Amino acid sequence: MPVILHIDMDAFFASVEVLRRPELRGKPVVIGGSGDPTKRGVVSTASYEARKFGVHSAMPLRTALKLCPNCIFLPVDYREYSRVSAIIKKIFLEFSPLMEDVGIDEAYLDITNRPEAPETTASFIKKRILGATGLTCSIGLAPNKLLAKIASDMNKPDGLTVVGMDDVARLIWPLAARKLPGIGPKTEEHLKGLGINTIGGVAAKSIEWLQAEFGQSYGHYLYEASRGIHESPIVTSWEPKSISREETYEIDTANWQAIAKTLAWLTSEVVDSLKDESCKAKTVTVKIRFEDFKTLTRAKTLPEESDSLETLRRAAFECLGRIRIEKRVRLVGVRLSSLKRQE
DNA sequence: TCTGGGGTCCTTACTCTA
DNA sequence: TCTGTAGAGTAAGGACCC
Repeated sequence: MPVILHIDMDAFFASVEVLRRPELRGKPVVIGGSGDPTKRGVVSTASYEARKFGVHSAMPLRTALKLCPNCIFLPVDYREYSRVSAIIKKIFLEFSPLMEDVGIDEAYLDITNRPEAPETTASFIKKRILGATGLTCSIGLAPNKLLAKIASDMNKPDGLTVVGMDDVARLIWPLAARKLPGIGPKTEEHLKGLGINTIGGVAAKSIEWLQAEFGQSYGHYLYEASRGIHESPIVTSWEPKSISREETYEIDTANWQAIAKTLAWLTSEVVDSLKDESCKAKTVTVKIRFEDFKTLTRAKTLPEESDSLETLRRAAFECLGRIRIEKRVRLVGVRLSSLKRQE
């Protein structure tokens, strides 16, 4: 049986800010957007003190300000978080080469081949991270990635939770359906409409029923995942599949010149990233989100891959030309996909 | 009244070609 | 030659993740 850890840093962005500014310790801190809660943006991370006011990730900053006028709002500083993240990832690799990077503040680690007891390895990792960075993390220990992920969330912050296949009915089934990775707000509502509120409620259904309700592929996933069954391997290397940039206006605009200027700028940004990755792209997609949040995309696939700003910008403008701007626009985006790495 | 940005993957529809 | 279809590629939208 494999031994998998899911390691998740506690309130990562907020905790890194507290390290830099110790006077923030114990205070409600909210990281998001430009750091100005009167402007457009959402919460990336709220400290545990801020969460007591009901502030949570993905919430509009303006809502967070209403809930917690005394919260300290700070801008997102990806460079600093990436620097700390690199230190943490290096520590993981001291314990196993089988590390799957899943975002700036979490990773899976396959420690099946460690000589000591798995709980001991997990404790060592927590101590190493705390010693090297001053930060705490929560770890889930399980026979697969899915259960490890659910487990790491069960005793936050600074937790260590072990879940075996024998524990699924007792520990996992009582949890809200939403706690199962892959069940988001839409599926949660769909399930509630069917009278299903917990992971156990999903597990009580037959595979035929789930597939009829949610489709072949997703129904199959729900059937297995709700039983703690998951056989996806640790993926240690990753190639980008698409590169995108988008921008939301502070004030919605119907000015075509302004939209065109934004599109040209975003395209040059995204082509810079493409070149940084030594890639060429074959498909260009333009995204327009209107003031009512209705979102349209138009795509153009080129005869062959390109990294020429001129070529990709022309394709982007061709896509924009296929969108009728009849309402004010709040967001413009450009995505490059069908990428090919240069030799 | 609000609802970011950067990704992945899936479904469905359509078109072209063997 | 005609017709039907399988499959690939493309396009658009949506759900989900951090």
